[in-house]
Amino acid sequence: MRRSCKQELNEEFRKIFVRRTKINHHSSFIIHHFSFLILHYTLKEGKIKTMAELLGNSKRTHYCGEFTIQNAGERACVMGWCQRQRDLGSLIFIDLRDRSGIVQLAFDENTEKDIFDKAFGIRSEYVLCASGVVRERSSKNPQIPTGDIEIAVDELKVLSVSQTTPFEITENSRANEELRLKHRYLDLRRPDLMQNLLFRHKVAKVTRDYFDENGFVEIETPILIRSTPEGARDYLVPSRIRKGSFYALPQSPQLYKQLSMVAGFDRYMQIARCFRDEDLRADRQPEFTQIDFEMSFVQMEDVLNVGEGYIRRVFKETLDVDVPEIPRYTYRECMNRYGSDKPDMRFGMEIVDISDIVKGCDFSVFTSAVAAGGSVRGINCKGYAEKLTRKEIDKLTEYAKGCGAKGLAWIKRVGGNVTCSFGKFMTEDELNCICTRLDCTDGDVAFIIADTNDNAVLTQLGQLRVEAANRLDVPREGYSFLWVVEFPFFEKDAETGEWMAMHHPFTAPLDECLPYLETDKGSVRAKAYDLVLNGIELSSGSIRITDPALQATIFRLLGLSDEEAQQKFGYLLDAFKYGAPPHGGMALGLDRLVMQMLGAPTLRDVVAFPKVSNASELMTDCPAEVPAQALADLGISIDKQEK
RNA sequence: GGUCCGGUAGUUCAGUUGGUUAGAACGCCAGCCUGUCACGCUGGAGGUCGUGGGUUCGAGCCCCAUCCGGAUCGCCA
Repeated sequence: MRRSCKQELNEEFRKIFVRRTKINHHSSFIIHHFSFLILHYTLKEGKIKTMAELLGNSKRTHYCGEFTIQNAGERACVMGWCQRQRDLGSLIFIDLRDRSGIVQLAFDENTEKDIFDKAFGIRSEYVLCASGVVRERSSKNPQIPTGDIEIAVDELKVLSVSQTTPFEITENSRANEELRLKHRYLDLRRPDLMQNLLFRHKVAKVTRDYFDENGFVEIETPILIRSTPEGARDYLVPSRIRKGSFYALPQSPQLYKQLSMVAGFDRYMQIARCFRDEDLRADRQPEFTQIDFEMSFVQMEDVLNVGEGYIRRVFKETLDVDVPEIPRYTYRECMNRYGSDKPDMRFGMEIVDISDIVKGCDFSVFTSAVAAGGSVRGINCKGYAEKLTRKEIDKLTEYAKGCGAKGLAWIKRVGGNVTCSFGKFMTEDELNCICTRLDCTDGDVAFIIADTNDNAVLTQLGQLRVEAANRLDVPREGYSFLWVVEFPFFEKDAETGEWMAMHHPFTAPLDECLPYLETDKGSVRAKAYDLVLNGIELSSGSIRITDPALQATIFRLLGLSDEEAQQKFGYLLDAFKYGAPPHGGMALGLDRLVMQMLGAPTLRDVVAFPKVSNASELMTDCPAEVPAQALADLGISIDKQEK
């Protein structure tokens, strides 16, 4: 160890290990760690210096990333983490990082010897307090915002030391995500993740500003609520005082916000934490945040305007992006054209119906589908014939089958040749008609799916459309919003065949559909609307039922007896007996919104402390077992036979 | 619950048909170095090859089981 390794070592230490003393590796290793431990101990135990003493009178004057050439000549005091120390011999540079960015600290052996010796011992992620004069650099670095200046340090304090981190704290880290999640506090130091979370804060701030300016009141609804086993699985919390009873964590503040309307708050909003005990996905966490709002004395139009105004505002203020007027599509149109109720409209490949062309052809797969009331439809991958080799087509066929398709027919036109998986069953005329309808010309590949169930054809093609776009790397730029309106009110459960509420049972049917409630459930549409961004459902909402008689009818049609309805939602039904204003609202997924705005591949990149796919949190290793006494207090026993 | 992919040094990875002492880069430690900024040069330390079992004269490699992580389907009104 040629120079004193750690700045906090006392003079005895420094006399022994003066600069350029030759000692072997083993003892240098011990000394390094010994000095590390001393420093660690003194900092931790406060035996020698308390944090207040360490900081002393030092007051931060700037964040690291704030400096420009304008600051040259000023005195500055910065605090942060050592990103990297570069030792050039008698010149040392340290990149100091805080949440705002990086500034270079400069140390010169010939001007500040003591400070220089301290700088020598600085390692990555040490926490420093550095003061000095800001000066213009002799060789500038255009790659970083503060690259024109550096701080000539004349006072340096080590506030905290750091062991070598398990992974390097750098942008675009390629370290294993599991490792990073175990040390999430280090992962969050990385500028990309740090910036994501700072951006998220900004979105939340703009959100509160917008709703406040529009007369909304933020109301906190309870986290411990009554379980309403509709839709997703509830997280349950046992009650100690009433053993055997459980609270649930809210899947959304739905009923409370409606009751706030009955209470007369007129306009409610909340950035609300919600919980669903379902399996995770890249865009699904068990706890997530919704921008939830509800308005009284309004129609659908009013709610959409507030929602659209919010989107415009937040995109303008945080990304400086102008969102044009958001188009509206009915659910039916989305399904017919894109096979999805959340279509990604940044690319074409729309679904085209060819049932009428093929209903009389010789291909029984097509004719039987049409004859049974189904359909034959296709999409055209325009210009991708080169990329869609036979192998790729086979892969897409496998994918389609995975989606439930019975098969995947295709037509490929390249170099004047037409190859077609079902060509031998078609007359030339029929094939030409199909190609014309699908706009399938040279260089294209069209895919066709037939089924006796029209809806199945649409959803399968919808999924195939997205998969093909992913595989072909179809360019998808910008932010493409749409409102989806006129959702079906009822939806048939695939397993039981019973009618269920597609949105939720408090959603009002369209006025013109009221006459058909009893007679034609399938045709009833709802005052429900979704906001879709780039193929992701960003938000969902509806105008609610406030007429107790209509609500009772809906419950009955959903197979809910008066007793059941009273038991589950009695408090809401009671409330509506005392004067409920017409109201409606919606909820936007804040996590998904931020994820889309940043183009992040996963929700984990915009959530500070996320959970992984088995719903555990790796840093704290939760969920975890609890002491037996805690269970006993709750009157809970665990079935040990679990796998 | 199903399917697929992955687990080798602190990190990211390579590792031939199963064959001597398991390699590289970055990081770490140390030496040299006055303008670096992914500093450079030199040297060094560092491995229960996820875990358990099996096959074999011999396993990082083959087989079985299991754990962990990721993606996806079911699920998510």
